Amino acid sequence: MRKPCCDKQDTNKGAWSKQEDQKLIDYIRKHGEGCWRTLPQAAGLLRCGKSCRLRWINYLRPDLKRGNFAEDEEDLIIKLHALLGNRWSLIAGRLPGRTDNEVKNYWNSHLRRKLLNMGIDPNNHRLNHSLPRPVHQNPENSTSTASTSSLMKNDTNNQLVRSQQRRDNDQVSDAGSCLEDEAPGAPCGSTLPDLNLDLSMSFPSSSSLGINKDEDKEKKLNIDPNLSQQELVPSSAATLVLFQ
DNA sequence: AATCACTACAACCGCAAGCGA
DNA sequence: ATCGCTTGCGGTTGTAGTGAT
Repeated sequence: MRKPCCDKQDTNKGAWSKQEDQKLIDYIRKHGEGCWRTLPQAAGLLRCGKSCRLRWINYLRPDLKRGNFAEDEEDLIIKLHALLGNRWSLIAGRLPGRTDNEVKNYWNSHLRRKLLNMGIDPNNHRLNHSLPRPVHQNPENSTSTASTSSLMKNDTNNQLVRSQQRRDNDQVSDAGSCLEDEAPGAPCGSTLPDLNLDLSMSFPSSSSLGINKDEDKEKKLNIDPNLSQQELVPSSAATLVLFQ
């Protein structure tokens, strides 16, 4: 039987208070990110270590960007999701100042719906004929250089999808990358014809992320870590154009 | 003004990987 | 090799805020 991560009856749950935040910030400033399990007691917090870690990583860390996602960031998330599936921490690692939780939330609340609205199955990034067709079916644009971000500015069409979103949510989790979905040897481009997926990736700044694990994963994924962040940021022409 | 429906996002939970003993 | 502990990840839930009716 697994031991609970903390003594539940002695810990606070729910939203963090300003005082709790301050205690955590003060402690980590003084001692750094150490053993999360012992941190709460040492910092005088009635929280479990997991909760402290999450609060710090997702909310209190000083290098967090916060605020709206830029179009470049949206496009990058979509590309990376097509490539990596729901590996949010890896995706977030390519977005300086963004957390996996933030990226995941943004995907589920914005980007997923956006793709659905374009008639793209967000699980596999392929055109789904049972879904609403995209609104921009101008053949001249079908090699579209328009970014997905700019395509769906009009959110009114999303209403139907929104109500469907919750019902769909239990189907989300099998989102695999196209790499996994493809038959062995079949290039990603066979279903993402115009997706100029440069798989080269750079390391995020070591100050902001758990680098070592990312490095390991990148090795497993054969991702070249030596190239700059810029090389991953999609050109507008490289934006997902999934219609054939 | 009250109620309902929906969104956005913070936070929690369970699981599995990683690591040292 | 295995066991137990810690950490990190991804899925899910809870709820405050907002707009529609």
